[in-house]
Amino acid sequence: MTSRRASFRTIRDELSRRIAERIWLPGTLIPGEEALAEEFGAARATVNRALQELARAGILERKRRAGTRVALHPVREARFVIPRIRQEIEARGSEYRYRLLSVEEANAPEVICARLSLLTKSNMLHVRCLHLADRVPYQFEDRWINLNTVPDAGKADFSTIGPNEWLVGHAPFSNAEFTFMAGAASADEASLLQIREGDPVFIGERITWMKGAPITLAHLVHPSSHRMVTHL
Amino acid sequence: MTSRRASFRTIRDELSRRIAERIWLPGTLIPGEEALAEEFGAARATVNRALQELARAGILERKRRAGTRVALHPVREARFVIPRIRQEIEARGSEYRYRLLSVEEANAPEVICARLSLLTKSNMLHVRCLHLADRVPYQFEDRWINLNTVPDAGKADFSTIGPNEWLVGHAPFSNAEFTFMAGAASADEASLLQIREGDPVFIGERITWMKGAPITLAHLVHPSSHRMVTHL
DNA sequence: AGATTAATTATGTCTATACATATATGGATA
DNA sequence: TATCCATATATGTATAGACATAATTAATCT
Repeated sequence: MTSRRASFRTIRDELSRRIAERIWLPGTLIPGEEALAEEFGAARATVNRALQELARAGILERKRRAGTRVALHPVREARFVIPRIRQEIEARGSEYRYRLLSVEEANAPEVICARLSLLTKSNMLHVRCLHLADRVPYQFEDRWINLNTVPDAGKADFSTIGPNEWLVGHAPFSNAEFTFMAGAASADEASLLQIREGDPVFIGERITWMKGAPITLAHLVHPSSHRMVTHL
Repeated sequence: MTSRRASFRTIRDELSRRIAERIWLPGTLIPGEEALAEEFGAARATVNRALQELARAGILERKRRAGTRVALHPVREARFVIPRIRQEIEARGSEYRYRLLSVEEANAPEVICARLSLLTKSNMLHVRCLHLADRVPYQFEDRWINLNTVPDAGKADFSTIGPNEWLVGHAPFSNAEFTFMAGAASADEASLLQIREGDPVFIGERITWMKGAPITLAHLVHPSSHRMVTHL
C-alpha cells in the first residue's frame, strides 16, 4: 500500500509521475489493473478510472488481453478554445466593437460550394463584417450562411449582432472543421484592417455542420500581430 | 425505460441529442441522476459517467446540490494533435527529409531568455535545421535548448536526427505553450524555404518545460501554403 | 433583522461483484 | 508449415450500496 487513501487522482498522478520520470520507459508493459489495485489498496474500478484517463490523454495505450503499456509515440494533443470574438476581445480588457459591412443573398461561388461540399449552387447569405478591439480593426469576417439549412438567417438583423453570435443562439452545430493558415492581405482586406496590401495576415477558416448539413463557412482574417496561444 | 440496454454511451448520446435539438435549452436544469437512472433503466453510476463526460466536453455544468444544467455559454474547445514533423509529413504520403543547418553552443539573446523566463544568460544550444517533404522545404526550425536542464543535448548528434525527435526520446516535458501566428519571411527564411523575402509565413512557436524548468524554445516557420486543420 | 449553525440534497467517489468483449496464445487440424 | 479454433486473460462496462463533499435552504440563536 503506497498511500492510505486511494483516490483515482492519487493513482493517476502517481502513474503519471512514474512515466514522466522514466521509471517506466515508453513501450513498457505496466502491471495489470488487479496488481495495481492491490499495490494502491484500491478497487480495480478505481485503478481502471485512473488508467482510462491516462489512456485518453495519450500517455498510455491499452488493449484487451494485451495489457497496458506506456505509449511509444505519445500522440499528445493540445486543446484550444473555439474563439468567440466578443469574449476574446473583452477578455483582453479591450472594448469590443462591431461593424457590418454588407449582407446579401447570393449564389455562392464555386470555391465556396466546393469547400462546403455542396453540389448545387445553393441560395446563401453572404455577410461581411469587421470586429474591432479598442476601435482598432481586430478581425475581418467574410461569411457564407446556407439558407437551406438555416432559413431564419435571412430574417436576422446583423447590423448590431455579429453572425457568429446570432448563429450560436439559433443554429447549434454538431461538427466543425477549423483551418489556420497564413496569407497575404488583399487590397480589400488591407484597407479594412488598416494594413498594407500584401502584408501577412493570420487566417482562420471555420466550417460548421449540423448532422451533415453544412451551416456556414467563415473566413476570418487577422492582422499579423494576432497570436493564437494555447497550453498543455 | 427508453432503451433496453443502458450503456453510458447510449445515455450520453441521447442527452447530447436533447441538447443539440434544443429540447433542453441552454440554462435548463435537467433531471437529477436518480431520475435519469430510472428513465434509462440504468444504475446511477452509469448515468453519472455519461453526465461527467458531457460536463467535461463543456456541454453541461454540474454543481453539487444545485444539480446539472445545460451550459449557457458552452466553452467549446477543439483539440489538435501536437505535430511531430516526421509523422506529419509521412502521413501525407510524402518522403521526409531532414537537413541540419547549424549547431552551436551560445548564450541566448535577451529575447529568447525573456520568452523562457530565464534571468541569467544561460548556456544554450542553438540548432537550426530544415524539414523537407518530397524534397521541397516544408518547415524551417530554429531552436534553443537549455543545456542546464538538458545537459545531454550537448553531446547529441543532430546531423541525422532532428532535435525534436531527439528531445521526445530524452527529455519528457510536463508543460508546453504553443503560439501560432503569421509573419513575413526574413531574407534568411525566404532562401531556405524557397520563397521570396516578405512572403507570408505560418509560424508555430513551442516552449516546453519540465516541472517549471524551461527545456526548449522552437520557432517553426512554414511557407504560406501550410494549413493546420482540426476537427471537432 | 442579521449572523451562525444544522439539515438536506445532488453530485462525487469508492467498493465488490458480475458479466462482456477483444485478442494473444497455444493446440488441433489440414 | 500454415491455418483455424478454443481458451485464457486483461481490459471494458454495469450495478447496488455506501459514504464523502459541496452548497443550498431551513432553523436557531443573539
